Amino acid sequence: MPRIGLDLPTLLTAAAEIADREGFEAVTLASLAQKLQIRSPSLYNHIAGLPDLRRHLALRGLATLSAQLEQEVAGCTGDDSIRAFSRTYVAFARTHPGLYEAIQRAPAPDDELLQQAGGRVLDQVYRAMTSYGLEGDAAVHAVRAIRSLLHGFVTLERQGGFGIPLDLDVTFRLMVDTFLAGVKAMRTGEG
Amino acid sequence: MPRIGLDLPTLLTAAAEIADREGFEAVTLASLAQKLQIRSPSLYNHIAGLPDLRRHLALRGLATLSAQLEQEVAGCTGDDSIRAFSRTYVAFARTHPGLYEAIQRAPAPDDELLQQAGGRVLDQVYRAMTSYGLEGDAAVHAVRAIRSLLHGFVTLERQGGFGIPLDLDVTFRLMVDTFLAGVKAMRTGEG
DNA sequence: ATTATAAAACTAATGATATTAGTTATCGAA
DNA sequence: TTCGATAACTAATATCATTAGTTTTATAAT
Repeated sequence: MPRIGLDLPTLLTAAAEIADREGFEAVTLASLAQKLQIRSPSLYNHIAGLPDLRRHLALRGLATLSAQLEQEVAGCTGDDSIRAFSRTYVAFARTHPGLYEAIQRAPAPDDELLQQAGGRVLDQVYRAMTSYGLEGDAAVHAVRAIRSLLHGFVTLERQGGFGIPLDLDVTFRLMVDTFLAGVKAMRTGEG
Repeated sequence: MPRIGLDLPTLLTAAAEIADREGFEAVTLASLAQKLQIRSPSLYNHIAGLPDLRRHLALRGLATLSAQLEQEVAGCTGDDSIRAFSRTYVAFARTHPGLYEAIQRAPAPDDELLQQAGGRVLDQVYRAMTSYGLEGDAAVHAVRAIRSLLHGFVTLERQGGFGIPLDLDVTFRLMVDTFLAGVKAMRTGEG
């Protein structure tokens, strides 16, 4: 019975690798145990079960994402802050599709830590939006819109929803610019 | 061994009910069999297995959605056709969350029927976009953008991703209008 | 009306999964 | 050196999906 010296971070790294390579659904206690060369009940020494494992993956995903946002968006202002946020967000989802899905599948209510981690990402969007000149309800609506746009794009792209062979990066840039142009138009229209 | 007289449409209606009430994942052969008062192996007389059942749900979802779009968008022109499309799309996703998820989860490539059914929905967006005055690559980009926007909104809304208590219908209308304003701005900017 | 066939339901059995209970051995600290 | 926490284990159970093989019921053909 050789003790393998497994700890939670190592376990999560392995799980994240499965998720990003084979998809979120491929992360099972069986597949993870096999990858780690242990029997699946042994996993319960580190996690409480499959739901708990998925929660940990979501937390790791949110931490990674907000760290990258922090790094890339800092220092940008105006349009650039929205563009930088969008670029980083999509890049994360493309690089870590499994972790990205883990974030989406995590049931946030009731979960203090998960709420906080999600909040840190949201704060980044709000900051970008404020630096862009939007406040109050307008900012809330705008944040919802950009989140919808980015999440929808990322999801459709990954599931192959965009069949036509026309460069997706072009679509993406155009899409964000259209959003920015729309916000400007709406703002001058109201002011 | 009383023959229950089950047929595929009835089976699918029951499955769709489970999906829309308890979520896509709650549709298992076990839960469906229980609802239909038969043993789960008996389901194989009507479907080829769980993947096939899910595929049928996706087909039913796409048929329902495109029928509703057909009805609601017909006759609209310009901004209104985009607005009507968006409204109908979101209404469908809200009324049939399970079917909506079935559509998203269906792996389309290789599947002739599924491709066609999806194509019918896509055609509606293109028609709306053309009636809006966009053609060629611009139309493709615009279709991708509106799809991203709507799918993202619908998904985030259903998973409770919009925490703040600010009317989501307002966000939705504003979001679509912002998109329209953006497209106009980009168009005049280029022309 | 009788019979033959197709198929709709069944039981039984298999393999994968998560999970729990209980066991053993190992590491680290007293 | 010993003791206790714990990381790994085995064994067992419950829930799935799925396959094989059986029975019975409609329905169509004679």
